[in-house]
Amino acid sequence: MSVKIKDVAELAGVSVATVSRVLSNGSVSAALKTRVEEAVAQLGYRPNLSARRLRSQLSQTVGLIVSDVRNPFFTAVSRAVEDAAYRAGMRVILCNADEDPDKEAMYLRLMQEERVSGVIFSPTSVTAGRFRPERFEFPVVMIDREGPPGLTDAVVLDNPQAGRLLVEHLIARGYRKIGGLFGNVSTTGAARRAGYEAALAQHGLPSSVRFVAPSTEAASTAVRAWLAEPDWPDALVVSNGLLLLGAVHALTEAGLSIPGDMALAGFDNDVWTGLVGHGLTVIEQPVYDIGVVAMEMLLSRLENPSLAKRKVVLNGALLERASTSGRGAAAPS
Amino acid sequence: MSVKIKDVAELAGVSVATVSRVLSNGSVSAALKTRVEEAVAQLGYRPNLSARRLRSQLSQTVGLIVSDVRNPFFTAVSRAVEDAAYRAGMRVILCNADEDPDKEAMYLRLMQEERVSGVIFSPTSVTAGRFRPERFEFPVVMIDREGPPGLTDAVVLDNPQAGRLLVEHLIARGYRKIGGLFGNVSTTGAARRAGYEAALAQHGLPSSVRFVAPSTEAASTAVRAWLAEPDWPDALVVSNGLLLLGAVHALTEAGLSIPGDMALAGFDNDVWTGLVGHGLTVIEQPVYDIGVVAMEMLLSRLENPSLAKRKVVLNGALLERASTSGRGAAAPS
DNA sequence: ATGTTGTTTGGTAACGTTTACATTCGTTTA
DNA sequence: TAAACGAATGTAAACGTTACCAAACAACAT
Repeated sequence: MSVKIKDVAELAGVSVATVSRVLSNGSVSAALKTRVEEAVAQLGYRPNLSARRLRSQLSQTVGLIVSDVRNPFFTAVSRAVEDAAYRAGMRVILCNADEDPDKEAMYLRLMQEERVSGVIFSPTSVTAGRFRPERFEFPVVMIDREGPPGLTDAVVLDNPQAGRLLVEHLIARGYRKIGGLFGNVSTTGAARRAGYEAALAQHGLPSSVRFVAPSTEAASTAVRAWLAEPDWPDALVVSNGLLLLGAVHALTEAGLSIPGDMALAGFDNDVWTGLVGHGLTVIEQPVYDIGVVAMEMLLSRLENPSLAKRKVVLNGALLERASTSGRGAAAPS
Repeated sequence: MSVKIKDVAELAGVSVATVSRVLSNGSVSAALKTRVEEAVAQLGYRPNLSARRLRSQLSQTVGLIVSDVRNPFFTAVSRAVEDAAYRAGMRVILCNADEDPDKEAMYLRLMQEERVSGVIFSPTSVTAGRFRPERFEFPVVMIDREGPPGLTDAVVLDNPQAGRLLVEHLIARGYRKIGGLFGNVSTTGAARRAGYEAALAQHGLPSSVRFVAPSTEAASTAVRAWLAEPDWPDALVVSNGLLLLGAVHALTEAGLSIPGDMALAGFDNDVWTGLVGHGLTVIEQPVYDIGVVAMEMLLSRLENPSLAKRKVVLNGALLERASTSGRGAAAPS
């Protein structure tokens, strides 16, 4: 079929071992080296990575398991992981688990079959809760969401702090009845809620939260229901970009103005958040950095497996925009 | 290291061939089959895909080369390709070539090394123009953009028709000075422009086009420059979602209203297009279908390599929204 | 000269599968 | 009853690499 190392060896008049050494920068004389390289060029030889992987027991491949690449957060992370991986001479296998624990388990098995070097994983809370890293032969770095504390590396946003930041901002702008809409499937929603609650409690304000499935539709349904109730919040904190979009849909459908009828603040600086009205106030996550850092952590763990597990916590930036422009002067507390 | 077929064979008291046959549904008696399956379960055996690929000469892997997954069009296509691939028991290797012919060549080489079964590719016009399918050992399906006619399979939008559709729509709404903004790097921009020109010519109206690099920034710069000139168009047709966003940025920065000061129509029904003002008129592409069809074409080509090359042309749907609501009654032509 | 070292090179056994071929055994057919 | 067949199983040779080991050879110190 295609040209193999043996063909190159014959044309160059050397042994296959020598060709292999030329290809992997082993010690070989300059004369032979050029002869081999010419033969490679002439035949258009390309190494067979399956054979290489089998023999060397190095897959040079990492798995990336997210819920859905169509979520802009994961899109950006994926791109970052891929850039970093290719830079390190590695391949990425992308898996969309759709927030489904069964699919997550299935993909983890697949990663085992691929004998990947490692996995970068954003698990549902179900999987996160019962995750046993020792059952896998590869290291795992959690992203966005945490696994069991201390058992795997992780890179996450400072979610409680970010939740607090949004609430403090809303309070400073004069809002007092601040609702919260959170995803019910990941640890991220819970962590953001904790920050939200803490900030409200500190100011002696009541909280009012709803949990929904992680989809735009679920969020708009929930907000629609909320609006049908006698008294809704002045302002809403929404736990991620998908849900935020659902909230916007529900509000605009109902003919309500943002922030006139209800202020809105959320997570993820997706392109569209700048285009709603005069912009939505959001916490911008360092999406690309999250991917790059995750890949770096994985590589360093591969180099040094005995390292203590690390958790990298990154900070989000508050982008203040028109959706929280305030209701007159802030009332004195 | 990890458990291999030999271990399973020993535990079950059969030969490795029998184990292999159980795993690949070969003919083996029910008694042995269950004994093997028990051994597999007990040992937690997982096949080594590198070894399997090497021996069987089947990589069960396809390459997907796009410019950037962060472009929502390619995000959706990627997700579709991955779904279809996993359904067919195949893996996907995703490559971001950033509209760079050198990177494209590099990734095509990599695909060769991976011995992929096939590649789904959205090439720049440079690579498309000089692409020689016979130089690769795998079939290639072009998506979104066409390669040399008749040399590879392809699935594309009916771009000229879509361009025409937008122009006809604008004319019907009373616009007469209709400008066009197109990407300068793919065949897609050229094809959409052709439809745009044809429709204008048919109505005896003048055309006015600009070509820009495929980025939001390039588009907004171009539109800004355009606005600085003495007379700009009533309406703008914009060749894809990235550029459309740039146009929106330029117009809102300049404090112009859409469609009051300038109407806007474009391609790609990205989430944000519904949120600008009361919505942007766009051609919605069947993004998911494009990915699924591309994968299906690839699979059928793998089954039957001698099939004549096919080009599947899909239609876009015009979503009429407020950005082209018209300037009073249409003037009689 | 001779032994000692070090650096290139070649031969070949793995790596974990699949698969062509040989073997065995039970069943049918003349 | 023997010959002929077919199904189930085992044996061993690939697949294309890498890496271990030994051989060859040059350079150097004795």
